[in-house]
Amino acid sequence: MAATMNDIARITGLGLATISKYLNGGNVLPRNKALIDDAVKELNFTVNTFARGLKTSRSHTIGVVIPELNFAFFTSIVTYVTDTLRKRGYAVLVCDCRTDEKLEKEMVGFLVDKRVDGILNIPTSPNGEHLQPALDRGVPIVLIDRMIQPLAGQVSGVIVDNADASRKATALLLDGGHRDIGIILGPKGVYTAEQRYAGFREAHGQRGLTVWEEGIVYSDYTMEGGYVAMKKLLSAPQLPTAVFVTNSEMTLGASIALSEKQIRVPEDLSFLSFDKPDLFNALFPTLTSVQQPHNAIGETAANLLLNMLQADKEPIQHQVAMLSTQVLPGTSVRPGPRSKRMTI
Amino acid sequence: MAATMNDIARITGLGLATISKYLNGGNVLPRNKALIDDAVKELNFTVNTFARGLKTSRSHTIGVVIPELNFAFFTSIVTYVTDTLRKRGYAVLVCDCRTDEKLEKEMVGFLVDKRVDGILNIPTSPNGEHLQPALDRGVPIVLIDRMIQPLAGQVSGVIVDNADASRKATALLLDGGHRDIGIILGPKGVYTAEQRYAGFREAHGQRGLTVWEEGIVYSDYTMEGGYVAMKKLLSAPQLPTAVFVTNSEMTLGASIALSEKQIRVPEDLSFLSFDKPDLFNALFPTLTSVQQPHNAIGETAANLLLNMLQADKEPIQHQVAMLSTQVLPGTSVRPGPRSKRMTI
DNA sequence: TTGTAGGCGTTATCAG
DNA sequence: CTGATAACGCCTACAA
Repeated sequence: MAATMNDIARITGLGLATISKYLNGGNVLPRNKALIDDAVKELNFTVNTFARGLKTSRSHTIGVVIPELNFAFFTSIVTYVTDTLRKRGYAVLVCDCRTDEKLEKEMVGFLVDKRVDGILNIPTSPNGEHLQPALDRGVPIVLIDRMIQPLAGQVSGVIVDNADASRKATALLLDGGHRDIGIILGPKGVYTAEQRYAGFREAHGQRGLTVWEEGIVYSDYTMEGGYVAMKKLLSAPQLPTAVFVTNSEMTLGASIALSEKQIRVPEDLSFLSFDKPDLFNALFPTLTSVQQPHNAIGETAANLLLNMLQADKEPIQHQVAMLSTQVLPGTSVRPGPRSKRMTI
Repeated sequence: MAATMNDIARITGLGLATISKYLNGGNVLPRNKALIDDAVKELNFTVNTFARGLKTSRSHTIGVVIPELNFAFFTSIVTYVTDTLRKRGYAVLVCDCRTDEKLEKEMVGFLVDKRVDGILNIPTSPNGEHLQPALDRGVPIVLIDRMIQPLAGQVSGVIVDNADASRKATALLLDGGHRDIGIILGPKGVYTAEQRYAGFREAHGQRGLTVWEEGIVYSDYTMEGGYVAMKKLLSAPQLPTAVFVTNSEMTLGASIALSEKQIRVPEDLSFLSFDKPDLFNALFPTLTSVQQPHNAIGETAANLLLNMLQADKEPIQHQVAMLSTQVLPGTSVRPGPRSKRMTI
C-alpha cells in the first residue's frame, strides 16, 4: 500500500543506497536530488519507521512519566518538553501514573518494552527502583523536579533550587518584619516539599529567628488542600500575619478561602506564593510570587536527554541542571507588625 | 544486546515458529510453554516492536490530538483514553496543538509518519482537512467532543448531546421563573459553543419565551474569560437573575468574580454550570451543574477506535456515539422573581 | 504441534 | 558519488 524506497528506486532508476543516503542528509548529485524529491512527493512517501527502527534500534520516541496530568505544573512541563522534542523529530508517549508507585513502575516497563529512546520522569517513587528496567537496558533517563539520591550518577536531572527559592521568599517576609508566618507545604516525603520546608527554616536560622511552629501546615499540593489548609490557618487561635503557599494549585485554593472570609491582601494578611495559576496574571496581578521557569525546565530536560542520545558510544556524562527561580514582585506583601521603620 | 527470539530458540532448542506462536497466544505443549517462559525470564526478553511492526504494519500506538493540554476537560479525556488504551497494550502519543489549526495539521502528519494505528482528535479546525493525510492512508479516526460535518461517514465520533444538556439546564432556570438569564458561552464557531447556545434558545422557544439578548456573552472557555464575562454581566445596567456558565474553566473564573463582588448564590443570583472544576466538590458542593461523563467519553472513544482496529479487512462501520449528560442537583438555583407559586 | 525458510523496508558495508 | 547486498528480528505460510 504505502510507497517504499524500492518504489522510488524503480521510478528514478537509482539504487536504494543512494536514496537512503539522501533521505538521511547525505550528499547526492543535484540531478538525483531533484529526481528523488519528485518521486517522494509523487508517491507520498515517508520512511517506514519500523524498518528504520529495526536497523537502527532507535524509535525516535521518548517516554514521559509524571504523577498527575491534571496538575498545572506537570502539564506545563509536558507541554514544553513535547514541543522541544517534536521539533527534533521525536514523539512523546505520555504516562500519568496517578501518583501510584506501582503504576509508575509498570509504566516504565511498558515504555521500555515500547523501545523508547529515553525517559523523562517526574518521579513519584522516592527510591527510584521503578527505573531499574530502563537502567538495565541502557535507556537514558532525565529526572525532572525531584531528585532521587540513590540514582546519582546514573541519571541526569533538572531541578530548581527549591531551598533557595523558599529561602528568598521567606526572607522577604521576615525582613518585612513578619514573624508569625504560615506556610502551606506539599506532602511530607515529597522532594520539593522537603526542600521548600528546609529553605523556610534556613531563612529563619540565618537571622537567628525561630520558626513559628503553629504556622506549618502540611497539605497535598491540590486546590482542595490549599483551601482547607488556609481555612485551618485562619481559624486558629493565633492568626498569621503572612502566609507562604508553596505551589500553584494550593495558591488558588488558599486564595478562594481568603476571599470567602473576606480577608484583604495585603491589608489583613500578606500573601506570597511559589508559582501561581495563570489565571492570576489577570485576576490578581499584584500577588508576589517565586516563579519557576517552566519553559526552561522543560526545554533543558529535553535537551539534556537529546544530548545523551547524541553521545553515540561515548560514556554518557550525567549531570544535574539546577535552574534558579525569580521573585516576581507584587504588592501582596507589606511590612509586618514587627518591622522597624527604615530610614529613607 | 537485547535478547531475541533466536536466543530463546538456542536455549530451549525449539524452533522460532513455536516460540513466536506461543508468544502471540498460540497453543504449545505445556513442557515447551514452561521452557519458553523460563528462557524469557532469564534473558529478560521482550518482543522487538520494530521487527513486529515491520511484519504486521501495526505500531500498537495511538495518536491523540487536542487543542490544549491545560484544559481540565481535555486533560481528563486524555487520561481516561490513555488508561483504556494502555490496558490493551496501546501506547499514546499526545499532541497539544495550542488551538492552532496549522499546528494541528502538522501534528496529524507527524503522527501518520510515526505509523500510529489510529487517531483520536478533539478537533481545532472546523472543516477537518487536517485529517486528510490520515484518511488517505486509511488510519482510523475517532473525533471527540466536536463533530465535523464534512467528515460524516469517514470517521467515528463521541459527543455528548450538548444542545439537550443546555436545554435541560436552561429549562431548570426558566421553569424556576427566571427570565433575565445570563449565559457565558465558548467562542463563536466552536462546535460545543454553538450547540450549547442552540439548546439555550430552544428551551426558550419551547416555552414561547424570548431570549434576553443582553445576557448572552461570548467568551473563550478560559478562567480569565469566565471572570471577565461574569464581571461584564454584573456591571451592566440590568442585572441577570441567573447565570449559566458553559464550561468548567469559565465557571471557576466566574465564581471568583462573584465572590469578589460578594454576591451570594443563590440569594442574590442563581448559578448553574456546564461541568465544574473538581475543586468545587469540596469548595462549593451546592452548585447545580450539568455533568458530562468524562470517563465514559474517554472510554467510549478508545473502544470505538479499538473496534475499528479489530475489524481486520472488513469495511469499517463508522458511528457516532452520543452520550447523555446528567443534571447534578444542587441548591445554587432558586426560584426567580417571575416564578409562579406551585401548588404542593 | 513443531520446524524451515522467505520476506517485511531500511541501513550500512564495501566495491566500483 | 553510486549501487549491489547482507543483515536487523519477527511473523507466517508451508511442510513435516
